[in-house]
Amino acid sequence: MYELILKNVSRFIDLTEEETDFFTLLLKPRKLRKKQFLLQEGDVAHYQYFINKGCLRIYTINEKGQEHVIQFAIEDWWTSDMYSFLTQTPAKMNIETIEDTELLSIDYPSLEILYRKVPKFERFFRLLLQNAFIAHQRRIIESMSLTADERYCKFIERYPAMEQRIPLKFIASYLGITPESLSRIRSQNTKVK
Amino acid sequence: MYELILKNVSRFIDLTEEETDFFTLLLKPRKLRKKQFLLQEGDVAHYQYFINKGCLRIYTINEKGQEHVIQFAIEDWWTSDMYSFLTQTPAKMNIETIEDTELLSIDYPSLEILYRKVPKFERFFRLLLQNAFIAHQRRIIESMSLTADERYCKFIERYPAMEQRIPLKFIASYLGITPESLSRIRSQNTKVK
DNA sequence: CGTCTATTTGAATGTACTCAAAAGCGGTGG
DNA sequence: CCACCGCTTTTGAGTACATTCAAATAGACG
Repeated sequence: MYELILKNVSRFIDLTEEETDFFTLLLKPRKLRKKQFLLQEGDVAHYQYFINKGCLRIYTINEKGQEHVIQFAIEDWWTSDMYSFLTQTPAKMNIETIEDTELLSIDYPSLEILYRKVPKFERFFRLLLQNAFIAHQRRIIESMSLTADERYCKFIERYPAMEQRIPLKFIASYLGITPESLSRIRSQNTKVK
Repeated sequence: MYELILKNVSRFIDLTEEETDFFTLLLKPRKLRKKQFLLQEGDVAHYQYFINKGCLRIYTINEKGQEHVIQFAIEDWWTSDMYSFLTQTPAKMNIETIEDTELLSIDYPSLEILYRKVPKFERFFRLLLQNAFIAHQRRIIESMSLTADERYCKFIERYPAMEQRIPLKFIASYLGITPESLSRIRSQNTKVK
């Protein structure tokens, strides 16, 4: 159960056996079926989630009622409404499963305890925030400088594992285009090959 | 010289007189004329900058040679290539003055010293990163759900002090449109009133 | 005053959108 | 296991918005 998350953490920090045990004891497993909510707009994000298995999307709904996918998350990814979690204020994001999903979660107070006991984790979670920041910055630049077609190609190149599993309408939402446009882009691209 | 920055810091953390002195001693003032670079792509961002006076833009240049303004910064703002600074790796951003500018800067080693001596500053700079993260997230959502016209209106509503001082071509770049389009949007809007 | 850059305006083009309808697919109940 | 229903994806036609390229005007700076 902890194999994947420990491998994930070890990419950034090294843990002793004792630290590993302390960490895993703070984690709570959770299972969700397809199309269930992990977080809904207005709730405070109490947890950071690590995905052992499955697939989710994080999205907001704007004043016009449109959904916008901010991010997908699959195995070996962390997710949460970062802002809501860090500030412990009501979320503007919704997190919903796309497949049956198995998670490990750590709540805010447990994370504080973890930081005090194993300060290396401060570094680890700061790096998560940094990476999220960079990903956002890259997305801003790409949304301005690339066409929808180019954005789609980059997406499947960057996240090949996702393309198969995520309904096209969600990918379209992530790319900032309509499902119809994505459909046309895809048929154009297969013709060319 | 330190009035503005201390007021800025005090919005998030309270400092004793001693801590204030320690902090200000680490700051180096710097003056730049219009159209000078504070940071260029490829250099490592050694500093966080606080702007006492003036105006700057942070931008990237993509493979196609297009400039994209990521952010503007004026008095009472902090700026840097956040990623380059945090990871101490070469920057992808350029930072260039739009007006004659007066800054206070703190370098990476000094910040480490500051963290050790006055740990409250860890909180302060984490909040800076958080706010930058949020600003980016909001921009992604708005770039997907708003028209160019709406984005421009939000911009002048959110940063009224900037509109007067920043050449339109830079604002267009920030909004992700061409200068011609922005010109048309503006003439449309004044007609309506 | 002249030069260089920024901004505006015009015309033609292109990309993605909306609305509508058909086709495809998956899950559920008989 | 199959038939049906609802949702997703595709396709089509017409439209809107922003772009490109070109040229004119306005403004800033030495």
